Amino acid sequence: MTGSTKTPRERYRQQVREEVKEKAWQQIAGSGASALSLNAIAKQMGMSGPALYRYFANRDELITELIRDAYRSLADAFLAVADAGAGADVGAGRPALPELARVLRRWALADPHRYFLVYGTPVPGYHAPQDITGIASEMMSVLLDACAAAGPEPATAADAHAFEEHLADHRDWAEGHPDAAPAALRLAMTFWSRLHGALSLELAGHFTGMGLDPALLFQAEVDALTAR
Amino acid sequence: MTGSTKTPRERYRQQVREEVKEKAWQQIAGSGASALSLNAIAKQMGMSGPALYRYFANRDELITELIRDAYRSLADAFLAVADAGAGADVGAGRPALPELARVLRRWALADPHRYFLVYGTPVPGYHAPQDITGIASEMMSVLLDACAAAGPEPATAADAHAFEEHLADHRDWAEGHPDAAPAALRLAMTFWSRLHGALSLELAGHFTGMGLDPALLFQAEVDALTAR
DNA sequence: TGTACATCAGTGAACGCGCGTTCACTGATGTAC
DNA sequence: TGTACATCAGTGAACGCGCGTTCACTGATGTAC
Repeated sequence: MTGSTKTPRERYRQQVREEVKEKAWQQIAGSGASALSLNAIAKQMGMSGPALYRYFANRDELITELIRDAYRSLADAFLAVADAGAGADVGAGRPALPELARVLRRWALADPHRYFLVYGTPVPGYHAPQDITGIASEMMSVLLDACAAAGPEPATAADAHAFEEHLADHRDWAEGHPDAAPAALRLAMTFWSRLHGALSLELAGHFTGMGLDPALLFQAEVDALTAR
Repeated sequence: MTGSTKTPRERYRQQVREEVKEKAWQQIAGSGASALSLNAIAKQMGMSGPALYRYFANRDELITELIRDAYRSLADAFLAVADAGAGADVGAGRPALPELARVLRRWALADPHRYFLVYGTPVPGYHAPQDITGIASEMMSVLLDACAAAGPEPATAADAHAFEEHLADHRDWAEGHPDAAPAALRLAMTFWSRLHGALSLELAGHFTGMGLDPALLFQAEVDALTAR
């Protein structure tokens, strides 16, 4: 960070930008991301509508920033696990899968709208800028470390083999892990896919009408992923 | 159905309602569900805006109808499998899980926006009317039949046991199956959760940037669910 | 330390737009005798 | 079969609203000599 050499004006600018984003999240929580309105945010901050154009070029730039922050916060949570796991954890300083699962669920529950902004219904016509996919691959990297530490898993089913072969041939997404075992790649994708399944059903409220405790399904899935 | 005694006017009414919904889906496909506009639909149909109020009380009623139709079409697809499975399938006329999985994925891919309207980011402040949850439980019923036919599955992990005990105590959602084995209930929820995980990641486009074939992940998950 | 200038935050008016929804009305379609 | 009436589809004008965004402008904050 070059933050120490910030002029007061720059500091103030950043402060206002943060407040705008804060109000934006509140608004998203209330009426969904598609109803996000610059004018409404400005009014809530006690300013005039056009004032926000000093801080964001337009509505799209604000939304992009929100998505970037959402990715960033999840990636940071994962990286924190990786750093903390450098101590007495499984493997040589590698994070444990159950801990990553816990962190993922905690992050999702802390702000469901943030979760959906990242993993929910895609905004039509919106394409994430490249740096965001970079953040996503930071997360993947931590997950892949954990999967490698979890050791090879017996792939019993035939289609699991087929998927592993495909992964062995298409591993560009696992940058930084060129020699990861196909079983580890598969474990990472399975982790991702299954936990998002449980989380998105939970956060969309599909369990509440059923009277089920989503935490138990989630935990059972985590267990199925790590038990062998 | 009392459809045979329809007057021409009633027939025409229904025809126009269908056309409105058709255009509504097209519009959702283009700009998302939240951008659905009655005026725009009317214009596309060559009518004036207020004309649509002859057919739908307001915008919310139209959206509800779309959601209901979406649920209905998936439930019908499941029921069709159940009916067809009355022949040479596994168990006594019970549908096979892999076939249900295939049908689910085909349904989702046929119209991703329809999928997201049902399983995607919930519309803030919207609560589905009761008859829709009834349709959802029709699907669940077919799935539970298939899970019962699949036979008991060994629950290896401890948390799987905990989840099964919870399911044994909270089985209101499985109406019509009061004596289903806890393992069958768990299989149904796992089926639902895992396949929606794979599908929602696929349909949201999270795999396209990775260069992965979502069909293979999906198939591997189906295999993991049915192999024992 | 004081003055002259440049930078920048924020305002208020305005533009054009599309939205959901209401209302009074016209004209066509169906119904009853 | 023909006439009188009721029903209903669709129109056009209107209301009030909020949106994103532009523009010319004021006033405060920082910078240079």
